[in-house]
Amino acid sequence: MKGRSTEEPQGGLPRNYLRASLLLLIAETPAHGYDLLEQIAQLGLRNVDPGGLYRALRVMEQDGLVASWWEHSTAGPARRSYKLTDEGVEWLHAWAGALREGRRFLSAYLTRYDKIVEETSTEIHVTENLTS
Amino acid sequence: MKGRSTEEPQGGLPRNYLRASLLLLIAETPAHGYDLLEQIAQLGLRNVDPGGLYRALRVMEQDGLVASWWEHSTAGPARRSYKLTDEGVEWLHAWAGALREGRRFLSAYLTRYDKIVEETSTEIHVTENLTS
DNA sequence: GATTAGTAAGTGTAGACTACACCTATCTGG
DNA sequence: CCAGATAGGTGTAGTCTACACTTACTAATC
Repeated sequence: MKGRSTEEPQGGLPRNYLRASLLLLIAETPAHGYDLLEQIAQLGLRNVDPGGLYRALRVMEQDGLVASWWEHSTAGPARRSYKLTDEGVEWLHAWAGALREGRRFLSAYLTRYDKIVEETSTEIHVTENLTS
Repeated sequence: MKGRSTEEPQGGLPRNYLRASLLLLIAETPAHGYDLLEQIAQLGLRNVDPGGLYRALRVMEQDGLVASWWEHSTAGPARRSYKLTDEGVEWLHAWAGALREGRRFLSAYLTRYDKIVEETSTEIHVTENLTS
């Protein structure tokens, strides 16, 4: 096996899950990157890559989905905070639609998967042969 | 906006959805590519790229997840049929786990999304185009 | 017997995302 | 003074996808 193995790291997540997650969190409350890095675990995401997160934010800004400003606040290093733009809101709605589709797909898939698991586990387990 | 737009083609689907779908269908019944191409719509997938499908099958074979043989059968062109290997079965189970995680993520996400939509829609602020 | 449509299986390639490794700067507490 | 937390970032290889395109055999029609 080269490269792809039986393991599944974050395999079941949809494309752009980072983007979508960040946009949702920012929609709830404007925030800065490090903050989002901690909040994002609430959505069930473990071991989120900080670099990827910051990068995603910058690209989202380039795409006009969020707007940022620096906060040289009370204590600690300066932070770049983000809020949604109108376009960002649109994107959020559009993707929520896509994600709903995605969930529908997953449910269809898993229902069907469960069915064959059930069936094959009641069999006396034959299935082998034809070798080659 | 460059490249990425508000549109969401198959955006909500998990990575490897093609691979996963094919493996499930083959697990149900061994089949050839063209057949799978037609069956796959049952899972809610529209406009599946035939090239991608055939390619996925070959790569899956290289990865040892499926085994193929030619059928120079009754009528029409020869067809290459596929069945799962033991490793393919493992992969299917492992990936089903990942997809279940994925669904959990989507549900968490959508619940949270729906909450903010509800909140912001009770404000005067119209916000039409909910969820599509 | 030539042409078209349907069945079947592919290749080439650019662009997008992810994952992992790595780097910089500021501030606080011991 | 310096370790660790806070904060933000770059480089890059590998992987997937989407779209466009090609080949071949068979059956029916003109």
